[in-house]
Amino acid sequence: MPKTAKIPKAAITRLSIYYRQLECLESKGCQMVSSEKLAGLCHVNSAQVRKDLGYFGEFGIRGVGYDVVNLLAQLKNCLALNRNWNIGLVGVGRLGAALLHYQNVSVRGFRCVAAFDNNPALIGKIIPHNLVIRDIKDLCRVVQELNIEIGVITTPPEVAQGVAELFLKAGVNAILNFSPARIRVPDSCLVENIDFTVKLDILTYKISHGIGL
Amino acid sequence: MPKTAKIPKAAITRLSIYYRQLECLESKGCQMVSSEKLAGLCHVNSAQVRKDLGYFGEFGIRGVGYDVVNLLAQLKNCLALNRNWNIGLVGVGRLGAALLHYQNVSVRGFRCVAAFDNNPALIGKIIPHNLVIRDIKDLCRVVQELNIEIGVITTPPEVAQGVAELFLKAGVNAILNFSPARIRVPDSCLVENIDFTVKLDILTYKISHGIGL
DNA sequence: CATTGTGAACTCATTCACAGCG
DNA sequence: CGCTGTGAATGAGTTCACAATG
Repeated sequence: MPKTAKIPKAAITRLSIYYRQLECLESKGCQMVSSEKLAGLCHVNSAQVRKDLGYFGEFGIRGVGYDVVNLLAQLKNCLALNRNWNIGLVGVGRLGAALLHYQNVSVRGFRCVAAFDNNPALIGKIIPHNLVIRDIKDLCRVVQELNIEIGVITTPPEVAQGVAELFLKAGVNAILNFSPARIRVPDSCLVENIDFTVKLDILTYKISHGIGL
Repeated sequence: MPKTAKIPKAAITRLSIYYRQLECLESKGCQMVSSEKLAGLCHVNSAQVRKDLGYFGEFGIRGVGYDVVNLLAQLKNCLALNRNWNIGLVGVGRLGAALLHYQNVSVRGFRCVAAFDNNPALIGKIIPHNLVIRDIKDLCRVVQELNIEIGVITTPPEVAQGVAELFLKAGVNAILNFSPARIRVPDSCLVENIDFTVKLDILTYKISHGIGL
């Protein structure tokens, strides 16, 4: 029974990390796991694990721990990974192409069902998994046709905002933005940014301030 | 004068974002910026901007705002971007190759000076910017020769831990990990993870819980 | 009796509100 | 007069510590 307590956003991030570690444990044939053990794998406090899980229900057995398979199933529910999600990607440069290869192969219910670009030299090309690169002009139509709910932006930063607005117009209001530009969208639209230059800056900051010895 | 107050880690992340927006403003010829305006560009509270900057000094002019060029120079110092940083990348798959193209071209003082792989078909190949793909076995020697301080992991998750340990042995203790595996390192080593599957999970969670309308 | 689940204590981060100043 | 800089107030998130329990 999902409680109504406020769930920290960081808890969702951790849930996703737990999920992955559990997959890993399952594939190794591990049947039970304690909060202590899972915490170790994810580099967090064990009370944190228990509290995070506690936001969504009581999944453990006192004195024993958590059943790996069961906990996976529960988390799948919590994170809404128990269904398919159709993704559309804009910007088939090297990064975009890398993601298209990666995503389709694997993972969970995420399926990249369309790729777009504005480069005439690319449009019409077939990429892995029988995907054809489409003209960005067709984005709106294709989004509706294929029921795309998540948009991925892997364009140069100059055009990221424009692409975001296309997605919005098409009714997509969840965006994963790989460009370093900060895109501006209404509150009704979700955005997650993946910006590795920020991560590099964090490293240089910490190195030169002697953090981590 | 750098204060000794505790600086939230999130503040560093924001500093990096301010930096980028300021670069953008500078390139548009904008000379002055208020905390209000910068906050708007970065989607944060203006008091937050002032407080974050306040951790490092007094960079503004009361009643006026911040001089864009000066603030950029100050932040460059804070983030230790006023020097070059040599990077070594392991795993020249599609993602690794995409980063090698991207990084060298651009940005700040980050220079990818070496690329490694264990695939004999790749070793010896020349990639952009006259970089040659080296044998992973030579990592330790090359790290010393080229004075590499930051390691980037773009391998499949199964080998990420092993690569991290190679970096450690070579004396690199700042790692940017693009693999979804959680790597285990001593506290003296800094790790930043870039895991887009986590970001996807966050989106699906929020979509299906009606967050953002 | 080992481990979960959780209120309460604590630590960390953000925002407010206004004094200080160019 | 407007905007910065900052102590004080608020809010959020994490950890502790232990009662509950299979």
